[in-house]
Amino acid sequence: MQPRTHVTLEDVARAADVSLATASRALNGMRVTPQLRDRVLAAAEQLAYTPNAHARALAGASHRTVGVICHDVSDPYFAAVAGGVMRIAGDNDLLVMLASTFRDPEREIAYVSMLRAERAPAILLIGSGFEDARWERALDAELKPYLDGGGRVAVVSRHRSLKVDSVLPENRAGAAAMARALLDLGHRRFAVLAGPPALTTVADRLGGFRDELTKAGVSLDPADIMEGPFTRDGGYRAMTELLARGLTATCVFALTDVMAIGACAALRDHGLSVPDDVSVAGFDDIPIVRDLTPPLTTVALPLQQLGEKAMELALTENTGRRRRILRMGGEVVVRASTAKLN
Amino acid sequence: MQPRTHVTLEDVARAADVSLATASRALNGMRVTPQLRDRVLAAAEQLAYTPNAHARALAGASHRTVGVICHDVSDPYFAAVAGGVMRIAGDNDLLVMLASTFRDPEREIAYVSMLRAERAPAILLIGSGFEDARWERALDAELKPYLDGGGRVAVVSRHRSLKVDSVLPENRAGAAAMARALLDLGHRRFAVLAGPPALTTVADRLGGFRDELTKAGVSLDPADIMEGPFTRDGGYRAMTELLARGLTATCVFALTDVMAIGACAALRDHGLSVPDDVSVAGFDDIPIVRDLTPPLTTVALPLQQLGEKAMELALTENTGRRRRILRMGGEVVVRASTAKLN
DNA sequence: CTCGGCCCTGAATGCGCTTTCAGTAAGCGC
DNA sequence: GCGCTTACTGAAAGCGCATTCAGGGCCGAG
Repeated sequence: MQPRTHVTLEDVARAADVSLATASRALNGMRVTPQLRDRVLAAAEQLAYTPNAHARALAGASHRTVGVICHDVSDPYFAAVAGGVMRIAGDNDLLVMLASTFRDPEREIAYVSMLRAERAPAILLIGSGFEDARWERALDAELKPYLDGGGRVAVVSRHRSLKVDSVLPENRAGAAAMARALLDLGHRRFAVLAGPPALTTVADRLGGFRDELTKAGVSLDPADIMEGPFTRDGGYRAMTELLARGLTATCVFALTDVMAIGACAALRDHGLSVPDDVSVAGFDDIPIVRDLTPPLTTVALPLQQLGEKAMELALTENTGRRRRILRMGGEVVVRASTAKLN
Repeated sequence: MQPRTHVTLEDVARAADVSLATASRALNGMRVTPQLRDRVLAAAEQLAYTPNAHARALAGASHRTVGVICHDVSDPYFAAVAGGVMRIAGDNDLLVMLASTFRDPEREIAYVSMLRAERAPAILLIGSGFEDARWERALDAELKPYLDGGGRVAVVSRHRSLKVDSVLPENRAGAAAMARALLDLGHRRFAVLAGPPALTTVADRLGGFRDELTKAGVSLDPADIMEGPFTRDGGYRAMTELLARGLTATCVFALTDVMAIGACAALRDHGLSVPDDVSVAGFDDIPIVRDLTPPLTTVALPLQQLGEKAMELALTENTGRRRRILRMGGEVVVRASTAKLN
């Protein structure tokens, strides 16, 4: 009952009356006389022995705890991706150290450093990066020695200058497809709820959307593009602002579903109906949007798979000389939040 | 560039031309001649040195990685609670090892064991327990030596026979309050979407609801109680089954919001309107239900706070001799998914 | 019956770090 | 200028485990 005193392998060995080495071997399933093995196992069981993972890692056994860094676990997007990560981790008997940065670059770098200290065999970075390129460089500086030391890094939905394996959503193609779908519905006047333009996710989605519009001879007035944080409230406020300015668009494209949800709420609070008055479309296809009224038209991303694939990338050796890049998703799912323009 | 080779403290010491002990002290902010300290710090910086957390933990320095076990991070309920946990963890420079059990008892116990092996100073268990009491005992057996070894355990929404600090939602009182609210609306015939009755969460919510109904002279027909997993699809299927049997209730109480969402979808697919044809109420107040159409009437739980408080409990010494128990939430929030019965 | 060979066991080493413990140089008063 | 305290520094021990290296028992073969 004395605090911080743990049963050690030596205790087990003594209880089983064998040497430390034998006890270690018995517990690790190496060849040992069955009778001795049983004695050791019984002693371990009886003493409620748990090997010290630190000692084990220090002594050279590989460490089974990987690191995952995301912006915010409570965001449905990250929660879904994290779900996939967890599934693969669980299947491989891995523990996951999950860190939420809350979009604080400093914190993200600190977490990488901690994960490096933990000698995590792999680190996953989930989500778009920082608005400031200096932070990206600082992150690179932290990642570099980790990679050089044999660490594995994989990212989801995030461009990196370093050679790391990536799982990337089809942001540009998906947004373009959405543009076509909305044009097909007859819309010609659009508003976009965007995020910080420095994020590649924003640049790609916005770019893909705008370019496709341009191809069709439709232009996107900069005044119809509202920036805001990638949150429900960010969407709500951006939409409200757009409304205050006098909305001329017949269709609003939010760069993330979460923003779209906020936008719908703002429209509703403004007495407008979706899709009768305004069509709304999102991006990501987080699980809940199916159950909204009306269900949200969006660009589908296989969120759970994004996490699964990233974990798999991080777990398998990259034998090639180039970074592996998986592009996924991007199909438009038309639901009831968008209507034909009559 | 040789794999798995890390810069060690010894390398730093050599580079700074000081002893290992001095290097350690300089890095840990103990009193060292400024000049030496600078040399050490510079060398560390230059070599991109990261202390080995394992060696450090082994050598006695306290370890700053706590464990959190939940059923599924991608469930909005857990995601929200985890968000609170992460916030407090971040504020305390703690790394969180998050494990998803996917409701597999064996896996949960394995995770506790791994966390024990990691010598995590604290373990948080989030979510209702197992249906089978034998698993609960097995978990106790795993937890016991951890507690004896000085480990701290806190649970959220989960009764335990062991003396551990707890954050408990006001399940019984909340459900009772919901019953009153629904009775006040004029409803007399109810259906309940429940989960496995062995879970205390289910027993408390169902019990509180039923008892309050009984007080008002209203009885709950067992045939109107449908069990199902605590998931969206569980709610959908349970509701569908109820509908297939011929629904007589005017109001459906789902024991979790996630189930309520499924129920609403089933009703809609069945051509029924909420709340015009059937009122629906939930429990938990996960963030999204505010944005549903109609917004869901539910029993509010301060989900993020649940996580925050649990983390705080786990981080502070329990000086008293009794386990600390925090009861939170339980207020009914009436929204548009429930209507007055005319 | 004896010797070589094999397999299993136990003693000892080292992983990287923190932390005594002892030692040395500097600083002070007389 | 001498002896003593004070303040750092450096050597070394040890955290708990995996693992290497010898040593010893047992077997079969000669």
